[in-house]
Amino acid sequence: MSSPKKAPPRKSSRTDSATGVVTLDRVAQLAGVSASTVSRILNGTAKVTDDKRAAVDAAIAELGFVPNPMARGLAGGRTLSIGVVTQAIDSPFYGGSLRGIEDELDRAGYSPLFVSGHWNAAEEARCIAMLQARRVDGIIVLTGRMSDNALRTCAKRMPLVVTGRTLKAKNLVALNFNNTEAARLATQHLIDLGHRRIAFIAGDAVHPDAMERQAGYRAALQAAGIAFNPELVVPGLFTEESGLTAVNRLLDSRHRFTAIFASNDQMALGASLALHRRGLRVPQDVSVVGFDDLPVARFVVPPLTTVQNPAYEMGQLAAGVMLQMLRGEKPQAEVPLPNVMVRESTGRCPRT
Amino acid sequence: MSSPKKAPPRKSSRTDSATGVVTLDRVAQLAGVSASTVSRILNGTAKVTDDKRAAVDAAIAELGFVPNPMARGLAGGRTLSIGVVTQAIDSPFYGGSLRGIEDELDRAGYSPLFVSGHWNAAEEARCIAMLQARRVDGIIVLTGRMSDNALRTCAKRMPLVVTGRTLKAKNLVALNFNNTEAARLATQHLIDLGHRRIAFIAGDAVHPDAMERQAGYRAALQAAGIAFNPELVVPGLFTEESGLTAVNRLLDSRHRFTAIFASNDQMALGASLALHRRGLRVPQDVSVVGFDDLPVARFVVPPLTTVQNPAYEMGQLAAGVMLQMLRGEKPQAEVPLPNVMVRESTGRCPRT
DNA sequence: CTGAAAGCGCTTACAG
DNA sequence: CTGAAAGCGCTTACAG
Repeated sequence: MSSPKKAPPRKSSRTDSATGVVTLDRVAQLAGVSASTVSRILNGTAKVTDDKRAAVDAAIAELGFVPNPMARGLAGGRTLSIGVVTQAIDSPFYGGSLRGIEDELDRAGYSPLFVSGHWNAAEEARCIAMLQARRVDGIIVLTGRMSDNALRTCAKRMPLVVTGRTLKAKNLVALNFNNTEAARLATQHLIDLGHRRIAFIAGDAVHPDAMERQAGYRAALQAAGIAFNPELVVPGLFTEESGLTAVNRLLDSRHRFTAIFASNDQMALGASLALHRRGLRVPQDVSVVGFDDLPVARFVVPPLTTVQNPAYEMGQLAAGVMLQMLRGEKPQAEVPLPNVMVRESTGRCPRT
Repeated sequence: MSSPKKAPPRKSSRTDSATGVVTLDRVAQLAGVSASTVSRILNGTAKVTDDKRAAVDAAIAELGFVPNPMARGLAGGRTLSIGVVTQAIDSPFYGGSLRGIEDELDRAGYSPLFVSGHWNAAEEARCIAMLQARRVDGIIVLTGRMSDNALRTCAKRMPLVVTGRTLKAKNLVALNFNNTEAARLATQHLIDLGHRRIAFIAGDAVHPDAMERQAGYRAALQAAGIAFNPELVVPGLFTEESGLTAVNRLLDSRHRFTAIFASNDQMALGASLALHRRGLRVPQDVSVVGFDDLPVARFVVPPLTTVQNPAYEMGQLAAGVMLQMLRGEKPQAEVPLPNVMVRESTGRCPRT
């Protein structure tokens, strides 16, 4: 017995069959089949006779076996997880989309991995690298600031769904809500109420959405034969604070207006507060319309007229399309149409 | 050569050194060291001579190597990820906590894994099972409805931090904001303004928070010698809608009151809207104070007086404590004190 | 239909 | 200080 022997297998403390961790091997032992068979049943990869299946199901139930996703991912190349690049995990607007994604993935047995890009292309790129390292099966990018090309490159490695863009590439589907049309409708609503001096609070210009919304505003004016007045357009940053500042500037400029269209609800709230502070009533003195239809819009005083941005549905749609791609199906999606929610912050133009 | 030979190693298509995936082995090869050494450098597990370290660093940079977290988790037992059980991924209140957790974990190289329990003990339990299957290094539970015992059991398997509870156990730290004191302060603010008929909109009774806030309300009344009037207490569900309904009931009951303390901001918004609908002005006719200080509270009309619930800080704190536990340090945390944010929804009691 | 075996990309005792 | 080897818990060709 002097011949060199292999070292005995390391006694793992974590997987000692005496301790808690239930592995697939233990299930196989208890059921009296091979690990391969258990794996096949778990994944529905091959036909298995009914009696073996029954034995395995019983063993799984008895042991309370839950497959280890990490081992699965490492071995099988699929992790059943989808990376989601959001901009801020606590954004009131994207919140709805996150829930839509979560709900849709959940019913297919996938889990979302949420990361925040903070509106910064470099950070988004880091997020994506991290998600790829975690071997997610696909990535959903909610708008963000990466270049279209960076996105295309990313799509070469795994399926990609991106919102807030128009963009075509293999392995990549872009879902874009029609911001221009939505903004046109919102403006048209004001025009229908007799308003002609309609101020516009723009969004942060680095976002394509912001430009699209401004285009919709101008399109509505033009169709109604109202001259575009650049003095009535003030910049904003999509925050409440910036909406407030914008209205103060507008008021200080002394250009007359009877209505305001803010590029998003948060700025519309700031705008309403600024009007209130200056003693102007909404909608008697000035009508206000927002964009997004945040959950809170229905409950502010007065309830905000706004155009619905179907965040939840877009999230669901993005996840659904991702699932289709993963199944090898040809992805197809119908983006919801814009819809103006008329509430109490808009009224007929005063002296018209 | 007729002796049985081992089958040749399977030619993996994914890891073929010609394809994209950069593994630790490739780094080791390029640097001319063993995989163990690369691993040690990555993890700082042992001393390595400077020249080897330099070679490895260079190889990592050249190849753009990113370690595979799944392999790491499987082999090493640590995943550098922390499960976070939130109730709704899009909750306006928990949003701040999620960001706090994210920020705090990020600087330590950990990633959060967010899952939603939807205020349902069974779903929370499923979330936790899933997180354990993913081998997270620890779990943070934001309030939720699991029993203290279920939580204690969970803490036996891995470090646990839970908010919104008072609870002691090994391997588990509970972080509780002083809801009672906060509610007392909010009510006291109203009393200081001369109000004596103060209505209270309760929160969902299944939440301990809700009961604590009610206790604080009563404590303030008692200290001021104001008799508690159960007619002025109406139930709510922590939603805007329920706040609205509550005020309608209050108004219909014809019991007089000059101020309302709502158990959270969302209900305070609904309450304000109900008052507005009935032609009552805030704060001239009725003062309103909320609880939470949601981001939007500063921007509604009129800006809402409320008591700050430091969601972001609590998130940071929870993550910080988790990190301490993971490092084997004795966890210690200082929960922020309540703070009333006086804004414009409260004013002196009318005819007092 | 089913099992044995190799491999996924790492970490970590073990033995210099 | 460093390498060879075994192992983490699965999946999947391969060979019946």
